[in-house]
Amino acid sequence: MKRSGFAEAECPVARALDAIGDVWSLLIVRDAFDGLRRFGDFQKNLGIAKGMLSARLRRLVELGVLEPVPASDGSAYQEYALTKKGRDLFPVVVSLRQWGEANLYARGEAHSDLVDEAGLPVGKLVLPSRAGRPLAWSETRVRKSGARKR
Amino acid sequence: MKRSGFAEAECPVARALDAIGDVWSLLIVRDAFDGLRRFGDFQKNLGIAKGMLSARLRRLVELGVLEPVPASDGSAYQEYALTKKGRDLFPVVVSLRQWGEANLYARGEAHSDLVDEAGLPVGKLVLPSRAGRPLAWSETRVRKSGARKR
DNA sequence: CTGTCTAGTCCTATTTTTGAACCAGTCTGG
DNA sequence: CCAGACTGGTTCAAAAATAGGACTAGACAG
Repeated sequence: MKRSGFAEAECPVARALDAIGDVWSLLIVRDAFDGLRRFGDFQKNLGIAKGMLSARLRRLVELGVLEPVPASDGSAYQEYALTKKGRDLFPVVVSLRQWGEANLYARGEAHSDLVDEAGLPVGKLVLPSRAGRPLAWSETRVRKSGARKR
Repeated sequence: MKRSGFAEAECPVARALDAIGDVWSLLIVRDAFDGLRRFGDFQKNLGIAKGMLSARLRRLVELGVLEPVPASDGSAYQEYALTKKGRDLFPVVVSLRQWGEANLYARGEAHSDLVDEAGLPVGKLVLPSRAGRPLAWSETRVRKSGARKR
């Protein structure tokens, strides 16, 4: 009866982690944002065991994060493309990136950078209030289970 | 030689995941944002095995995400408080929350909500350009390893 | 003091992940 | 059009991580 997890949790953080909260899944998604689409590319780039990759891709497809599409180069092979749900993970990957940049590198140590089309580094993620004012952690709280909608 | 991971990766996403990219660590951090501070509270709330929790807390303290502090109620026990580095994970937790909310619940299904001090739901995380304009995924790219910053 | 609570450690059984070998279709060069 | 290489997997054994329960030392309350 596989009682692994948090798939039914009321907390969206727990549910999200249950779905994609493992290193390989998130690295696959990161690579997908970088334009990788094929089994072999993911495997080569990540150095992941093929069985793991196979299982993870299957899971991500089941979840609707990736979808299998015919190869863009006309060959008979298949590619994996991000769906809307997958593209929605962009802030997750960016937040990890920004935390890593800010907290895990020695001064001057080399790391890749996220830049805009002009090549300028992007700013930090901002959490706006309904009114558009940036909110700090201490100005927020979690309200338990409101289902008032409908 | 513990070749576990990505601790030396050039990509900040990989490094971040190596540090805190597992379900328990992130749930502990989420609970810490919710105000939990004691071993027993985490253990009760998460249902995590005590050995696991012990190991995870030790790791998070080593990493500088949490720090042990004397109990706030004057007892001889110890508490775990978020450091600056830990509070910096706020966008990571929020991005997971928002993705989960938007993609993992059926219409009308109950879930907790992140609200501001007035009780209003917060907006979505925004990635601004240097100039302050919100950027979509497709308007960004990753530039490999720039260390030019002295 | 005694019993209970907190915050762990330690051990075993189970599950997950790794890594290597294997295999069936696809493509490519000659 | 055939041989060999490449792609995208599957399978299996061994190694590593995790779960869960028993146990314990110090704190605290009565």
